Amino acid sequence: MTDGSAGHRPTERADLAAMIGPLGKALMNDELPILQRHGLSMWAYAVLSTLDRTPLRTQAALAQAIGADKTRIIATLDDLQDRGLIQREPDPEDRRARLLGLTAAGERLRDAAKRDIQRGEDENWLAHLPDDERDTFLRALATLAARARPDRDEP
Amino acid sequence: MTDGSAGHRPTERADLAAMIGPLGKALMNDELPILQRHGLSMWAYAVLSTLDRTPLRTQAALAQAIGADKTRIIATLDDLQDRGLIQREPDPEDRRARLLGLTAAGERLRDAAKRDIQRGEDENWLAHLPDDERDTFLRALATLAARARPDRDEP
DNA sequence: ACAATCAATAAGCAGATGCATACGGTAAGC
DNA sequence: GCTTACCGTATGCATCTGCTTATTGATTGT
Repeated sequence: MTDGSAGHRPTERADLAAMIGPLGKALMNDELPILQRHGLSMWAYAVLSTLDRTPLRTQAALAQAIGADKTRIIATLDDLQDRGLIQREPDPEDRRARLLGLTAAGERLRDAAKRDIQRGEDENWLAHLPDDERDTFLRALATLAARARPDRDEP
Repeated sequence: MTDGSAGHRPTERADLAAMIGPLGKALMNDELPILQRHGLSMWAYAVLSTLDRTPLRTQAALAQAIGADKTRIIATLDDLQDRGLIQREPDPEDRRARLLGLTAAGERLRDAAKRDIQRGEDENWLAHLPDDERDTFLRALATLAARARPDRDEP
């Protein structure tokens, strides 16, 4: 009686973290060369994605939204601004803060990068799910991801 | 007309990586205190989980299975061996390699940790999915995770 | 006006990670 | 026997991450 039939049944499923962790790493590895082709770092792409069309009022809010340290995204923002991809000007109503938003060029680049990334994800990953699982998987994943956003405290 | 109704529709869904990455991080953060309570690091737990009951013949194979550098798991293996949680002896048929396996104590500790971890995952994450999405999500996730395992080259 | 507060920025530190090199012990081919 | 290749191990390096402290300019409350 080693195990596996009638024991204490230690494992019905693998740990979520044990599945999602490596999966995330693999997705990042797929994504990296695509982003490089567009001249973007992972953080830069996270900034462009978050700054979608809704401008943020402070850099600290942006940093928190992408789960980064606020002192670490400054160089990324400098670069994006120098390249004309983001707007970043002092808020006239509170000149301590910097209003952040995408420029038209930033939006174009973001859309192009996102299109390439999602095409890769579709082909390399989602295409290997049965048709009747794909939508449910994406819906459930979106639910859990919303719960994981660093800007809320688990209700 | 800001966005969202009739534009070029740049985003039907969020990037998989953008959802799975932060979700993995959140899961790790939940897991860390549980592992600490059992006296295990993340790598140590990965070792115990992988060494389940199927012994491996080389440390390099173990390192690859958990996606770690083979030179970096040595300290972890030393510690686990000192604590009597794993078996690690030279293969009599090829004394370069070390046969790796769990001891009974290692198996007990692994089961206890896994039980606590999965209970936390059930309560904090899976319980917030609709009943009819949960199983499908887990099945699809397992499919993708199997595809992400570092020991295979995408077929 | 003055003190306390806040945002952005700069700088530093401990730890982890990926990557590369080097060395001793072991095995296998010739 | 000798060369070559492989495993475990030790070590170093460049980078990234989370975290902390300090400075400067701007705002707010009293």
